[in-house]
Amino acid sequence: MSHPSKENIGGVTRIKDIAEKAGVSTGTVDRVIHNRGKVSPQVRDRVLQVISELNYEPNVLARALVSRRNYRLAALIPDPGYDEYWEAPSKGVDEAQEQLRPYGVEVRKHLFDQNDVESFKAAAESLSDVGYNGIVVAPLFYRESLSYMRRWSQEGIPFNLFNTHIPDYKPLAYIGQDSYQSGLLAGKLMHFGSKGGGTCLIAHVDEDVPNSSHLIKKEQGFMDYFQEKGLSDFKTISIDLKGYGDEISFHKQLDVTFEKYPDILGFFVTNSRAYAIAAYLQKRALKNILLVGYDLLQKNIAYLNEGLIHFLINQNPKGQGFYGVQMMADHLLFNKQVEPIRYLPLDIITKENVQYYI
Amino acid sequence: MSHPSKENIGGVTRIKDIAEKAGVSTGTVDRVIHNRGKVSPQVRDRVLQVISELNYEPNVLARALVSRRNYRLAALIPDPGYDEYWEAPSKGVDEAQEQLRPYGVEVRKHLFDQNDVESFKAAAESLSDVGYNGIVVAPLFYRESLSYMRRWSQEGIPFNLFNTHIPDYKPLAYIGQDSYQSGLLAGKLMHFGSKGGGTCLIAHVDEDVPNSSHLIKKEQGFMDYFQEKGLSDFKTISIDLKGYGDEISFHKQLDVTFEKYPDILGFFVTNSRAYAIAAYLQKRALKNILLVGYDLLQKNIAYLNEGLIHFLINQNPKGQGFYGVQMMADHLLFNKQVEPIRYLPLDIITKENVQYYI
DNA sequence: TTGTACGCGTTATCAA
DNA sequence: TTGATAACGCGTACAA
Repeated sequence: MSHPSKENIGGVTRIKDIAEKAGVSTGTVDRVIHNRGKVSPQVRDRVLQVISELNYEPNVLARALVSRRNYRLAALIPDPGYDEYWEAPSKGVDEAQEQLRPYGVEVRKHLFDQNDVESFKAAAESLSDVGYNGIVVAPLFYRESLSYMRRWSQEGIPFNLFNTHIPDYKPLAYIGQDSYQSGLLAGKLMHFGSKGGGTCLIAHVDEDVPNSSHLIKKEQGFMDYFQEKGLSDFKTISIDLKGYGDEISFHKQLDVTFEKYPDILGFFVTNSRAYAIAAYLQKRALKNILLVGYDLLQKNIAYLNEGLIHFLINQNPKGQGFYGVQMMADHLLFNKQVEPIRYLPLDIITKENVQYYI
Repeated sequence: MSHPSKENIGGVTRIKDIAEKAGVSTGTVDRVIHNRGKVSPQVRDRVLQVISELNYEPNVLARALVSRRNYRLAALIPDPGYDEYWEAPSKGVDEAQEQLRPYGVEVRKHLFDQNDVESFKAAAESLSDVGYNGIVVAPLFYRESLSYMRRWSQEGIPFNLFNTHIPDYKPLAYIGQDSYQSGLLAGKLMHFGSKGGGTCLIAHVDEDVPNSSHLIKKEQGFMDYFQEKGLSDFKTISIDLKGYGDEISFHKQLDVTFEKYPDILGFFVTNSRAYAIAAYLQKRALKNILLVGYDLLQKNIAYLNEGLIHFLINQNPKGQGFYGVQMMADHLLFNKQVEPIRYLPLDIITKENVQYYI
């Protein structure tokens, strides 16, 4: 046992300790650790042996400090200016960026208008010049997203998906919600709050349902809840409502719906526009209609507090942005194995606990 | 404008940049930053000026790397061996410790038996010799906790409280649940799931209620929900049940209760023992009794999945441990201002979303 | 009161 | 195939 120069204080083993014990220099140890070759097999084995003996863990701080490498990440997400919903994911991205800055991570946001395919294409196109090391994207437009995902795959740029899952070209990870399960949950809440049977309306407000797989999954989950429980006195009907911006015509559609189904028990709104239905119920002074929707938009929260919306299902949108970036960093910087699918909790929000989620 | 030696690459300002611009040495800048004195006022002002101009942010990594300081934290929490509930906070502490280890943080757990005041005192006593830099404690025993908190205050050791709030000797922060609000929430769930009025039982299972302020707050919140809404056909009755371990006597108590209140609508169990009531309901084949409780214990989850427990309110116990440690580190290491009260979300758990919380 | 120089653990370069 | 050494940004002991 020789104790030359500096002692290993604190019990954490360093490269230096390994080098010493293996009778080589730190350079050699480094080459072994990073498989850079140029090490004789015997020495290599000896070093590996010592490494596992001392169960060495590299010091992330020192590593990040010395590697002047910069990682440029792109966040391809809808512009919060067009839809309040996207403020939260955007904030999540910012927070992750903040936390990872000391590690040389820089995230640039490329925003698009979620109602304009062309703006998505333009934003996606603009990524190519920069040479990003990783991409985090909310692939709202299925077909267009596909083609860019193929391109990124070919270029070898890893990308994370969130909000909408498109598994075709394997993303590094999907972060988001289990749409089907959230439908089931909505069914449960509706059932739990009902005094008896009736018609449950699944309302798609201003959506292109056939092209939105997640809406279909939500619907399916909701229907299956009642089916699996054999609740035959509950009917589930899917309706499309268009143009919620024009109150008069929108309310007219709902009037017609109420005439058609006199025993309406409640609405399950499959996107964040529950407030549009709530406004109608308020105007027509309809009581005892259950209303379950998604997302903590200010308007939704207002109606939640007034008691017109009973439950909102929350998908932790901020977390989606945050983990989208963080998991990319885990992959690029820290060589961590990332889970291919990370479902975020389906939070049940009501008037009495909403304050803790905003 | 002179550009000697190294250029500032990447746009992040370093101490060296400040020194250069202010025409002093890095040592002086360092003394200014850390208020070590021994700097002439003029120079000090000039340096501060430059710092704010360049809005300098210290590099946490380099700082942690160079400061060989070790921070010893103590976690004074109940032994998970006696109560499964405490596994989660314990894990949270471990995770925070793991994350902060590169920064020289070491957390030592001092466990006590939550049913034995003496073991708490012994554990708390054992902290004193070590000389901890910070303490994270779940102060289950009010009076005894008070005396230790006073001692720590006098010794100048910062401490964080979680699970139970005792504001008398100002803790650095309280992390946990808003008991009153969780009672309100339980009331809402019970009301929402009821088909009509009846008696709601607030069940304290094996608890010393008078000495547990958080139980009283839960009860109060639950009662206030019905009171504030003017729901006069709902009666709320508080009952104490003892000895859930002895099934026969425990079930007998419940038999008596059901005789006394024939119109029982449901139970609100104020601690994590909802499973004890669920077992009774199952044995007696009682249907349509609502059951709302706390905490994701395995037994609770099992009954949740069987449909006997309808909702569990979750206080993110892992988060309590995690943030308890993290906020202490924010205070000690990173000089961050920590919020004095951090309420964790009141998660509503049901069969359909429980999978995302475990 | 101020400046210089070394070290923290890791990586990368260069000479041997 | 190896080893010595200079960085990375910051803190600090010590010299001036």
